[in-house]
Amino acid sequence: MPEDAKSAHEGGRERGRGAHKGQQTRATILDAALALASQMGIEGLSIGALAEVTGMSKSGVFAHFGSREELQISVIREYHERFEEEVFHPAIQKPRGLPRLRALFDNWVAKVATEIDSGCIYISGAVEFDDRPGPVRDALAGMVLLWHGALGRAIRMAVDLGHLRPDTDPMQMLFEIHGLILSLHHDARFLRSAGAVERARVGFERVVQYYATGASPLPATAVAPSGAASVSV
Amino acid sequence: MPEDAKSAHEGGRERGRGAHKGQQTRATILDAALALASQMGIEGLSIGALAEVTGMSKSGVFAHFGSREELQISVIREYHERFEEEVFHPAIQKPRGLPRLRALFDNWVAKVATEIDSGCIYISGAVEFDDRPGPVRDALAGMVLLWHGALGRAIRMAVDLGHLRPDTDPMQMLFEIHGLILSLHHDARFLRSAGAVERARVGFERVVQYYATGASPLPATAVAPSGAASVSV
DNA sequence: TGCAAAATAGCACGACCGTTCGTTTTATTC
DNA sequence: GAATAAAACGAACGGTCGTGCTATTTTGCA
Repeated sequence: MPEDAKSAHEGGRERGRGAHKGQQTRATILDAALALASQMGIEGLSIGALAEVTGMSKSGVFAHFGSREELQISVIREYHERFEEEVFHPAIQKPRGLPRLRALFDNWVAKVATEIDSGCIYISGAVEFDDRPGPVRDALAGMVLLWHGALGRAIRMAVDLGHLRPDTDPMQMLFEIHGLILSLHHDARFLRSAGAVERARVGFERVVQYYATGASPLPATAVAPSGAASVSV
Repeated sequence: MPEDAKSAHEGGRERGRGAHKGQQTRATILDAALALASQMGIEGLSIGALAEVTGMSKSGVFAHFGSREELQISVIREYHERFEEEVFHPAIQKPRGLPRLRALFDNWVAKVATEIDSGCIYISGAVEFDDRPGPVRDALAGMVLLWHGALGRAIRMAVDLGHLRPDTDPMQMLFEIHGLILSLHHDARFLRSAGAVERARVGFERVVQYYATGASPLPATAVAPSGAASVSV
């Protein structure tokens, strides 16, 4: 996390504390690249289209990255940073356990819901590169695994704190939660069906309720600390 | 059966009827196209690559479909037929209710598991075309909706037969089950993590158990007819 | 203000793409 | 067999792509 100051940059000007305005236009390009990749996929990134959008020449854009592959990896890294900023960081300062896990999920849903018209690079990238080995896939998988690790830790904390049943399998719960997000992305973005966000939330509450109070082997002993009672269908 | 010339590919379907051998090579091309699309995505289909694989000229391949788009749609239709044959038909002759729903899911999982090295066109296509309107997207969405409809009907039957709680929201349950499949596809194919198939199965049992015995608002009244007891974590 | 260095433009190359068209080979029918 | 229709080929076109080059402009600093 060396993390030189990358701010939101909305307006495109005034950013990048260092000298050399190259960093500035690089950020502008990256911004456009993220938008383009969200719509057309990482593999759909084209330097020509990027040049047209940013109003520069192809070679001008090209020079900032040295290769298309490096551009793709840069886009992935940039997305990762924004993902951390929008989803992870706000949630990590909630109390450990279920509240934090819930915040992580809520922010995640919110991000995917926001991206209905732009697309989540983690999800589309996973499909694009599931059969395409190489540096891009490795970078993408690395970011996803990082995120999975964070979620796994949050779940494990909730177990340790007694918010979830002690026999909870964190990876299994993660598998199911991730499925809800993927289903949300599929229904909202591909099928354009309404109410997918609510379905994801309902599904999460159902999962949490199960792993908290435990429906099957044990009678309900542990108690959910926050209001996880009503499912509200 | 004429069939002397080729039979290069293992399953040489004689779907084209004896007449006019064009249908026969068309089927051969389509077979290769399905394999290619499974690996590279529907958008990654290229007539040139297809010509090389089948050992014909580009224009020869092209003539069978008239356009790349028509080729893509043909591939989707072919995949749909195989999906029906492998997943839907074997399951539909199981007894209505939970057994049939379970068979649908099991066959679905089996197909996706088989496709770990080739990829599910429904899933990859959904991501590729979620932002690309047109005939290809429409064809794809049509097939997916057909499949969703079949699953929804199976769930509703299970509710009507008392295998699932009467207040079950079929679309919500479908949303969750679909999420398990998507998570399976993601973990097995992109992350190459082992045990994803088992996680999907465990997740399904958990979902069924929930909607059968019901954990939340009502006390458990309905009884699951088949053994859905142990979750085995 | 001047100058080196960084940033960007312009141009061309080779590869691949889908598509068209005229020709040639192969299959079917009389 | 010949006559006819279907199928496959081969070359070419216009297009976009990523990527090397070499100029030219712009920027930051002494």
